[in-house]
Order: sequence, then C-alpha cells, then structure tokens
Amino acid sequence: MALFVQRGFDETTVAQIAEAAGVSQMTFFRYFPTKEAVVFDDPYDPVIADVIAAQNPGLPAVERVRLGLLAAWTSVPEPVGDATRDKIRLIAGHARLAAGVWENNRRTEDLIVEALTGTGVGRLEARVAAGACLGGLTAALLDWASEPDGQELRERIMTALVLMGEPGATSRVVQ
Amino acid sequence: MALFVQRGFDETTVAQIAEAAGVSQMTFFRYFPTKEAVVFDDPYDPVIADVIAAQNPGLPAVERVRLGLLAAWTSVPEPVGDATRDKIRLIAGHARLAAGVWENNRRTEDLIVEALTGTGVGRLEARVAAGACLGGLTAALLDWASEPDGQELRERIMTALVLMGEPGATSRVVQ
DNA sequence: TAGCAGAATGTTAGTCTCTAACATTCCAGG
DNA sequence: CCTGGAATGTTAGAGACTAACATTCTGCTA
Repeated sequence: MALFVQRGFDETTVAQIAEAAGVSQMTFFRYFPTKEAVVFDDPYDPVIADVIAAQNPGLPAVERVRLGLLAAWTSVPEPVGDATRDKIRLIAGHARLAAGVWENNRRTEDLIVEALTGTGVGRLEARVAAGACLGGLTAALLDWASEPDGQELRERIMTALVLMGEPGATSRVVQ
Repeated sequence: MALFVQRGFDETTVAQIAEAAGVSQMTFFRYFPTKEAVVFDDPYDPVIADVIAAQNPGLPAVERVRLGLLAAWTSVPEPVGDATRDKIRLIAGHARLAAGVWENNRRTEDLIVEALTGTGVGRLEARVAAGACLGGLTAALLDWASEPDGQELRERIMTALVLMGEPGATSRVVQ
C-alpha cells in the first residue's frame, strides 16, 4: 500500500512489491491472488444482512435496505485511520480500481438479496433495492475520498443514506 | 463477440480474435484499447442529462434522477436483439466484466451530477442520487440477463425504476 | 498514367501480470 | 538427529498490452 500511494498503482510492479517485502514474486501471488487484491482486503460484514432482515416488513424493499444500512452504520465504530483514507483515495482516483469496488459489493449485494427474499420480497425488487442502496453508498464513499478536508466518514455515509430516502422516513429505523 | 459467446471471454485470446478477423494482433489493439472494450462499445446517451434537468426542481434529487431515467426509457425504442442479450448475459456471468460496467456508468454518473448541480443541488446529494439510481438500474439489467425467459428489457427497467420509488410518485414524471 | 503523401497494417521485441511444475529450505515433533 | 509437511524459491511459459520501426495500400495530383 505504501508503494501504491507513493508511486501509483500502475507504476508499481509486483516485482517491486515482492522486493520491498523481501520475498520472491511467486510468494506474493501465494498470498494475494491478484495485484488488485492488495487493495481490496476488506473483511466482509454478515451483520448487514441480519439488520436488514430486522427492518419493518411492511415497508418497501428499498426502504428496508436503506434503513438497515443506516442502522448498521450507526452501530459501527469509526475505524478510519490515514491508511484507510489513503486506500479509498487510491481507489477513487483510478477508474479500474473504482470499478473493482463492485466486484466486492457483489458479495454484499447477494447477502442483502438473500435476506430480503427470505422474508417474501420478490427477487427483482430485492436486487434493485440492494443495487440502488449500495450504489448510493459507494458514490458517497468515493466522493468522500476525493475531498481534501477531513470530515468524518461515518457522518458522510449517514448523510448519504438519509438523502436517498423520503424526508422524515428515518424515524422508522429498527436497530 | 461471437467467439466470446461461443468459448467464453477468458478462453478467447486476442490472437484468436485477430485471426478470425483476418488481421494482425497489433491491428486489433489499434481499434480496441483493451480486450474488454470489445464488449463495452455502447454509444453514450447525453439525452439523459437533459431529461433529468427537466424534472420538477422542487423534488428531492433522487426523485428527479429516478423520474428522469424513467422518462428517458419510455421514449427509447426497444432495440434489443439477440446480440445485445448475449452481450449482457456475457457480462452478467463474468465478475470482472460486470464490474467493468461501472467504468462505463461513471461517465453517465458524471453527466447526471453535472445536470443536477447546475440547477442548485449539492454535490454529495447529486452524486448519491446518481449512484443509487444507476445502481438499481444496473442491478435490474444484470438480473434480466441472468434469466432464461424473454421478458422485454424496457418493461423490466421500468419496473425496476418504479420499485425504487415511493408508491404513487410516478405520476410526477415530466417527459 | 506515374508518383507521391499519408493512412492503415504488419513485424519484432519487450514489459508486466499471472500460472504450473518442480526444487529447495525451514521447522516442529518423534 | 531426522523426518514430514509447510513455506518459499526457480524456471518456464501464456497472454495482454506497448513502442519503434518497416511495409503496403489508397486517393490525389502532376
């Protein structure tokens, strides 16, 4: 990550990473399936599915996902150091990496879809709801990273999730 | 595209494509910057921005984007042949290509953001609105391709856009 | 019609990511 | 000590893409 931040993603070769780590190129690929994987090593969050499933089933699917994500983010502590910010900034400034975020989001999307269809929501509706909310969330994330100032990430995400809904609807969140 | 559909994207080499086209490998790269570019050669739609800008400025940004896209899709004729369906199916079944859709969506997202901020919407709000709506739309598109049956694409997209909004709000569309 | 300029295409050689097959070193337990 | 498995290394190669340079093709002019 240090090399990426310093010289850029494309400009850093796997050979250089391996050398900096005092290891052979082969060993690098045994730990990371691809060069991109170094950037996308986020732990995956199964809590999200549970929180979404817990939202009021009487609401439209989009609202349940939105309120669920909102609830999930309020309970998560702000773990954002410079490293995370650098990482997201790196991603935001690189079209190929930014697209790569979606390879990761897909797992989360599937998880959300599963949680929704399990409670009787139609498949298309579930997919659209998940895709829309993750789309808004990701846009906010990348937007946050592109800014020089240091506003809190969580606050920004919360704002984004609120912006996505009808005014006043946030009072229906189930923790 | 025929080779991709027949043997798969990863299994088809540029050398094979070039040979099938009766051309050298070098010439291939002079027409397509990357192998992926063969799949993503959609013409870009500047109409979208105009239609979105035309929506009622009193509504929240997400609603304006949503209703704008809805209006844009109703006016577009259904141009979906087998070729298009094959293409989308190919993308939907390949994680890397599916993520690549977002490299394309980015242009559209920027266009929408520009249209919104031009009428006084805040940048974050505009980005989130655009990201969310494109997220839902893309989810519907990929979901459509993954199905065996032949429901109309436009109908599917319309349904998706309606599902994203509050019930009854669609009456506010401005053509 | 000959010839010329520029566009299109080809050749060659190379870099870089990633894979596979096989060899080597390291380390814990018997 | 020594032995078996894990971690690491070496070598060779496929495949996407780039750069420098050579060649052919095409349309236009003298």
